[in-house]
Amino acid sequence: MTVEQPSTREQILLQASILFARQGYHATSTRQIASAVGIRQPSLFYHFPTKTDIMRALLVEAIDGPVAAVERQLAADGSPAIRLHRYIVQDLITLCESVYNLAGTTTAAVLADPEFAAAASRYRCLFAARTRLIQEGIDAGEFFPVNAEFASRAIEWAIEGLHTEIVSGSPGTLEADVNQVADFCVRALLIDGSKIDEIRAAGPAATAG
Amino acid sequence: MTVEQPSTREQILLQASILFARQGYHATSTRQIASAVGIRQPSLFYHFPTKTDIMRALLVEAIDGPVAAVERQLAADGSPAIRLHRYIVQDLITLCESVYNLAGTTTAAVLADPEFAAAASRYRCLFAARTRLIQEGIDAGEFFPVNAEFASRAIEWAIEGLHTEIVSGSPGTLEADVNQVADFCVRALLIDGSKIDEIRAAGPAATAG
DNA sequence: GTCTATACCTCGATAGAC
DNA sequence: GTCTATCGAGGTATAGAC
Repeated sequence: MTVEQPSTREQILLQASILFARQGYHATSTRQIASAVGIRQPSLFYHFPTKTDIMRALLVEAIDGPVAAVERQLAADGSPAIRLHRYIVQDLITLCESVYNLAGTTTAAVLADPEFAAAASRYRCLFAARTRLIQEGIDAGEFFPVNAEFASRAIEWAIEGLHTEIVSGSPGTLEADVNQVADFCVRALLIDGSKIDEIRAAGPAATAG
Repeated sequence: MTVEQPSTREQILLQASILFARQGYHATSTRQIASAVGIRQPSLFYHFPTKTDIMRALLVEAIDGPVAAVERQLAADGSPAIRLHRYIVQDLITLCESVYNLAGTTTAAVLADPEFAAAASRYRCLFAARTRLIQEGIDAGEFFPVNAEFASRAIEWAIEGLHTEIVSGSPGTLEADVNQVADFCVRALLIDGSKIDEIRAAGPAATAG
C-alpha cells in the first residue's frame, strides 16, 4: 500500500495557488513559485507552457465545484430556502476542501483579462444558475420580492469574502462560519426569518436522503 | 468666475485610480498611468516620489469617508437598525461620489503589503466601529444574537462588492442598488424583517434633522 | 525532468537638459 | 514642470546540456 507522492505539476499548482491567494496573480513571479516548489524557475515551463496556464488550471478547480453544487440543488427536492442554504454551504465547502488555495482566483481583475475569458464565461453560468434558484424562492412566496440578480450578486460577495478569509486565516472555524454565511444570506431573503433554524437543520442530510 | 482646471497631481490620482480599479495595483505600470494622464513616465516622479505614494494617497480617500460615516452614526440618535442602514448607505455614497475610482483599493492583497501598513491599521478601526454599531442592535434586542464581528465582515463584503460593481459598470442605478445592499444587510440581522421599509424610510432625512 | 545560461522585455526610478 | 536618455532590477520564456 503506497502513499501517492504529489507530482511536480501538482506541487506547482499548490504553491502557485498559495502565492496567488496571498499576493495576487500579477504580484507573484514564476521565480517565487519555483522557489516554493523547490525547483529552478525555467523548470516550471516543462510542466506548464506559460504562467497563464497555471492560473487557468486553478480557475477550473475554483469554478467547477460551485457549478456542480448549484446545479445539484436546482434539480433537488425541498423548499427553495433549504436548497439555497444547502448550495451556499456546499459551494464554500467545495472551495475550502480543495487541496489548492483558490481564494481570489475569480476576482474581477483576473476574470476581466482576455486570457481568462473561458473561465469568465463559465463563471457567468454559475451566477445565472444561482439566480434561478433565488427566483424560485421568490415565486414560491418564501422570499421577499427582491431583485433576484441583485441577491445572487450579494451571495457571491459573501461566499468569496468568507472563502478568502478561511483559506488565509485560522483553521477550525470552517463549519461554524460557513453556516453563518448561509444563515446571513438566506435570512436576508426570508419573509419569515424565524424559520432559519429548521432550514439550516434540513441542510446536511437532505442530499443523501 | 473661473472653472478650476484639475492639476496634474489630481489627474495622476484620477487616472491611476481608474487603472488600479480595472487591473489591480501590481498589474498597472507607471507608464500606463503617465500615458493616461498625457505626460511621460518620468514626469510622474516630480509629483509623487514613488508609485506606492500614489496608492497611499488613494487609500486615504477610500478609508476616511467611510470612517467618518460610521462614527457619525455611532454618535447619532435613533434605533441601531436605522443607524446601521444609514451608515451603509452613506459609506457607499461616499465611495461612489469620490472623483477617484476607489474600487479594490482596500483589497486584502493590497493591505497585506507592509508598505500600506498605515492604511491597513486605519481600516481595522473602521471595522471595529462598524462592529460596535451592530453590537448595539443585538444588545437592544433588535437584531438576532449573531456574532457581531462576523456580521461586520459580511457587511464589508457587500459594501466592497457593490462599490466595485458601481464604479466599473453602468451608471444610474446607484441609489437603487445602494438601498438594496443596505436592505439586504439589515434584513439579515433584523428579528422583524417586515420593518425594513420604515427603517429605510427613516434613513436619508435623519442626519439633517 | 531538471539544470545553467541567457535572451529579451518591462518595470520603477534617476540624471540632467530645457 | 516636463522632457530625453538611461540605469539596474526583475519579469517571462527559450536553448541546450545532462
